[in-house]
Amino acid sequence: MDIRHLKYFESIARNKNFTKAAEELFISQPSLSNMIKKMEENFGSKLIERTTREVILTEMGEALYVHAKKILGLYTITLKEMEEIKKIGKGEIHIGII
Amino acid sequence: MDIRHLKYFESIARNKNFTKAAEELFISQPSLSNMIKKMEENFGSKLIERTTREVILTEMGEALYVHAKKILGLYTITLKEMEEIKKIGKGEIHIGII
DNA sequence: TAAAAATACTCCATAGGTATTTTAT
DNA sequence: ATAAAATACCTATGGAGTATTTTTA
Repeated sequence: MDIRHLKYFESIARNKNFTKAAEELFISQPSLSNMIKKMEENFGSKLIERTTREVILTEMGEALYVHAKKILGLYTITLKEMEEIKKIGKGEIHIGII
Repeated sequence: MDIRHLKYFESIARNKNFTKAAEELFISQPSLSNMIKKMEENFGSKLIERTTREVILTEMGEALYVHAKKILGLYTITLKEMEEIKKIGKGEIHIGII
């Protein structure tokens, strides 16, 4: 499972629409469709019920959505924190002398 | 970033040894070495200082380690919860009648 | 000098694309 | 009839492997 996949799923769940999500994510609709299909194969069950008018999360989909948001939040914080360290610390050990 | 990569990094950080981690993860030592190299390229800086005797995390590595553990924990919970739903709910809506 | 990590390749799986078809309202 | 998702196919990237070399305590 790639964190990118969680982003994809979150975008669909939020937009309730594959095409809109694909635009938001800057990937093609078929690629997004395939990604979700593969996620569903990996999890061994449907995450999303789709018709041409509606996109509805299954019970498992809802569970994943809740957790995906948390994981994505944590990952964003991680990146931000690492970026801070890169700017300030540059990965080196700093010994302060007053 | 794949969650698998966080697992790899976590294993190295915990074992303080690439070879041991590779064994634990059931992948080859060179593959693991390459994965970390690519992670470091993606983050744009070293995560681990390695000599033949020591594996030491950089400041960024330490930050990633802390967060990786949290994310991996969350992901494990996610999988467990989804497995529960699959067993019980089978993705369908259940209405209880007493 | 010996144990551990890095490098150099090879191979295959899969993420992503474009073109098109199917489906449901 | 139309808008949205699915399917079919192709390509390229990169994850994983084996064999080997480099490094440092």
